[in-house]
Amino acid sequence: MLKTNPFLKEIAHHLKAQSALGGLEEKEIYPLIDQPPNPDMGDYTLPCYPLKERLHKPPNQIAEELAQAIVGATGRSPLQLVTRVKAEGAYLNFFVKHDELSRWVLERIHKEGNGYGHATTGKGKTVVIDYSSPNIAKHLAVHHLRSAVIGNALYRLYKALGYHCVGINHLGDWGTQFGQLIVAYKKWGSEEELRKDPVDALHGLYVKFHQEAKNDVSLEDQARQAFRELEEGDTEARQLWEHFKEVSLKEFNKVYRALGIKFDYYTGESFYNEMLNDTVERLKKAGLATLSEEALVVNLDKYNMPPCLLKKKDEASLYATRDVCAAEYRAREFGFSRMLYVVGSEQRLHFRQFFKVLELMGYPWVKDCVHVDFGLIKFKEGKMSTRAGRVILLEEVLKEAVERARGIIQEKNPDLSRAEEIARQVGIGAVIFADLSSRRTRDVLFDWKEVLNFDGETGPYLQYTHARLCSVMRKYGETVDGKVDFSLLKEKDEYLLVRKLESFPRSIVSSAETYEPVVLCNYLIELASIFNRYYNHHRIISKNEGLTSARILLADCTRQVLRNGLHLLGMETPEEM
RNA sequence: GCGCCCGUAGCUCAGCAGGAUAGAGCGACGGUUUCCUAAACCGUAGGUCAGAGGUUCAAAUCCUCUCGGGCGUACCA
Repeated sequence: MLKTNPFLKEIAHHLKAQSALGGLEEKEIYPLIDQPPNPDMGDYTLPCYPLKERLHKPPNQIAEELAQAIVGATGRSPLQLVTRVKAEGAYLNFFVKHDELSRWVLERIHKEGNGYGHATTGKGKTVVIDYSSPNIAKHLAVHHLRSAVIGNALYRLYKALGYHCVGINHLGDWGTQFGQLIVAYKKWGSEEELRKDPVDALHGLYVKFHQEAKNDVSLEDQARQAFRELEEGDTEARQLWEHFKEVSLKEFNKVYRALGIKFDYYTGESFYNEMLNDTVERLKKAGLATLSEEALVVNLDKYNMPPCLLKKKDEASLYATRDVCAAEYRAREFGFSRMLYVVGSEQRLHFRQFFKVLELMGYPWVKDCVHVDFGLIKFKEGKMSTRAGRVILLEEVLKEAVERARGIIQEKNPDLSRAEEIARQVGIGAVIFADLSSRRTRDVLFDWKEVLNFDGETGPYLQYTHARLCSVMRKYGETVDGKVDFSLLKEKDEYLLVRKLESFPRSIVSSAETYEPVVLCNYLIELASIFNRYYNHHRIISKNEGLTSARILLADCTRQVLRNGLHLLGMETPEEM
């Protein structure tokens, strides 16, 4: 509950003056006040159970006494904005003036427009967000979608809260696998194939390597050797690797562009190669890194974790080494107040280990590092795996979704201009929303039917509602006036809409703080469904001018909030569809 | 084996810093368009919130155990 809410302010202020409350401060009262589940019960409520201990009275009695004390014998509310105060069981319910509530909410949205919901909480603070971070030399598959889409939404959410955001695509462009690739390319690859469909060719080599390695154990050794050469700066290895990276990025960027996802940096794992030794030396000097089974590790027995591997027996670095190094670099470079790693939950242990190492190194900022984990995307047949060839390419999913949108447009709105662009916006929107609309930590089953469903609680539903609102505004044709007769908004759904619109800023804060875009998704679905119900039962534009102005303002505010919300999720908002 | 995560309607999922009667969507069945976009709306059917204990005035929500599923568990990332 925001303290700027004049209704709450009045209620809290008045409650404080009640001797029956035993001298509670206003700031203690705020968190106690809640919203009743059903608006018929009131607009705000004070559950009296928590006061039982303090006042040594049954909660029902507390509620009753407070109601009596405030309203008194007259039964009339002495407050400005509150019209009725009523005890109902252990709840003290407050009814406020709905026209004043509408005024307060709608005037603000009308005034703030695209900025409604934004805040300045994060002013002067930096949030580093590490997201997407795919391995190069492979296609982006559906299971790469989650990190990218969640990270992008968090980036936008934190930015809206006033934080300076740094988006980093920590590309998986270093490690033994590139040794494998180099070996495979030298043995079976050709420049010509690489030219035709570069990433496809590289992926083919990767798969072939793993097939062959089953029969020929020496291949793995050759790969390790090749990676070590790469790490030591061998020219030929370096050139090959750079080529692999270039063609991969070219393909990735096509997908990122389609999804509307951007990064401030593409500093992948290789970026830290030069700094690695320095980090390792410091770990050694601090007595943290020790040799075990020929490998350099940080022993974490004390913390009930397996050791954190820093260097293999052949001296080559590992991803934990590069993560420690990258974290140090980012702390130096950006001075973040928070750093988010949007990485799958299968890497939980890795993050616990590597955060522990940072802690042992004495970095106070480790407490600001968060592993924003998420569940796997699975098929009915099991986990997706590049090696097993059990993948669906992200490009393919996007293509199918856009095609589906195109088909629906052709069927429902064949005269739509810019149909191709809108099909793209809607198709992509469906995919993004489908991914964001379940809680992060749950595993999700990839189901074409779900992803390509455009009815019900989906991205297109939100976009459709937005387009419908835009259409109403076009039909209205005049500028929206913020000064209307708010007492004309008497319908229950109008009241529900106003309340919902009011809570948009809180929904953003909650979504950002819990790193759960689903909070905002649910909010928008609820908002859209209240509006659609309202729309189906009442006319916005009518002969009654006063009523029309009031309803148009309400509709326009709904349009505005839908638009702001969709943008925060990284979705586009077509004005017709 | 050990650690972490998950278990809510046939399916996919909300609700989980405890609060008033467990909610949506999909699928099924039935209905709504002389009127602002029917990608919408309304209705019907569908639940021992995995199970058992515990804490509490109050538990889907917190704690413990059991069962079921997933992931991880030293030289991959």
